[in-house]
Amino acid sequence: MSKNAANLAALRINNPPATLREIALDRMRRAIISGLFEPGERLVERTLCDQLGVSRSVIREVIRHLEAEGLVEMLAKQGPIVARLDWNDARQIYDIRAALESRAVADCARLADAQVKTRLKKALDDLDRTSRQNSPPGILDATTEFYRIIFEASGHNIAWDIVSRLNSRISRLRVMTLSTASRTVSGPAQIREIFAFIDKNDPEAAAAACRQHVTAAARIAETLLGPTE
Amino acid sequence: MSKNAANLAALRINNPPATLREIALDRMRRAIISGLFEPGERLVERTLCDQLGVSRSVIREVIRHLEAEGLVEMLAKQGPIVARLDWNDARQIYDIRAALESRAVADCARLADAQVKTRLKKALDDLDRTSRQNSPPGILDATTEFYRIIFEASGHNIAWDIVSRLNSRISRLRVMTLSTASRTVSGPAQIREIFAFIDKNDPEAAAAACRQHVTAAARIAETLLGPTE
DNA sequence: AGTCGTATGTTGGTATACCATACGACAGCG
DNA sequence: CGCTGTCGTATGGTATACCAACATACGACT
Repeated sequence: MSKNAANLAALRINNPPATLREIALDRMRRAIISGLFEPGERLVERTLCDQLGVSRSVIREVIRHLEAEGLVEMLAKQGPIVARLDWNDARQIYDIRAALESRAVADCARLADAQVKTRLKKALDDLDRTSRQNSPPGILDATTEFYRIIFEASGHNIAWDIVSRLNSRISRLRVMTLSTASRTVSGPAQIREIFAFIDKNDPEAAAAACRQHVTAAARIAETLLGPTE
Repeated sequence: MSKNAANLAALRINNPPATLREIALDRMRRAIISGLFEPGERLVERTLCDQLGVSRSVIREVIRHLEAEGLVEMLAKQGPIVARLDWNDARQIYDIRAALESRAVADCARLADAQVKTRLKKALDDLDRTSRQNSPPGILDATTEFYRIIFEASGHNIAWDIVSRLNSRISRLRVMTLSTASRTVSGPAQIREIFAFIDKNDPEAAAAACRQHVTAAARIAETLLGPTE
């Protein structure tokens, strides 16, 4: 019967909702995260219409969404700009990440079964590979995937939403910190340590390793962004 | 010079930005939080246009914003509905709150000066008053103000954004837990305890009291919402 | 050289139209 | 009587045109 239910569930056709708006949202978000639009740059609605090939309605709704996500700021009577990031904000973001990620990691270490560990191992291997190739975007993807699995396995989906959103706000910073970290020894070593403690189902140690990893990233970010921006 | 800057800042005329959209956003948010629109209820765009007296564009942009805030869900091919909340989500939200609020409280206890303490004391008095009057919305406002001061004083403005957003998602739950808590003894006593430790500038104890307060609220919420909804 | 008006560009806001889809009612058929 | 197919309506998704308010830059005038 359970098998039957699974089959029936597999039957379900789920169209990619893929409304124009969601595509545009995704493109815009990527454009901002990747730095194609620079922080502080004005986002002129009608220009974006041309660039994305959609109407103003769509653009405006997308901007509303990005505004709520914190990627876009509204200047009164001047319209939207790409959100700027100062060290004070970045510092807080790393602090929140340390809190949420370490909790997720701890719960993951409590709950992780063989399947989760296998998936984490695979993400770790990807990280090693991209790290050896010194490919910052690849490192970032692999690291993100590693944490995605952790949050999913620990059932912290809301925290994952928050962390994802925060990460997109410090995306440029992350690319730089990760490539810096990979050049120094620390890079994947810290992630591997987190994995090791999850593998041993040791929540406390895993959480501590995670906190250490995030604060290390924050320290690198601080030298890059500087407390006096 | 710092005084000069403060004076200059005070000079600034800040128009209530009060674009129609922001007014509509505020109204809609309140309507959802207050329960005027029930969870799962469909939000028909053209109906909302009539009810708020604005055009569809405005409504749609507001819905985008609320969607990003997590107050509204989009059903594919069926349009927006008021977000539903199950215990699994609520549990996570309380967990995240415990993490972020306790950190803010600890930092507040580290940094609090006389002025902050005075403001906190005032919020606490408001809480006592509304609590004696057994006015759940008043209690909620006073509690919110208490925490707002804490986050502001500790410089955790990003965490405050997150917590505010999370709180609006569990607003109905909060009203119920707070009124329940006020009926039992625990109500303002726990908040008072947090204040006491901040007053003594004891970060660890304040954070512990805060965690206790949130988990107590979560326990009440659990009995109300039930893990099997 | 400095000041003032104006022209232009941009946003906020609104109305309207069109299309695709989902859903329900209704009619026709077995 | 029940099933099925068709059609109309409600709704969301998208595009477009228009207007008012405002900011900024530029140029003319004093």
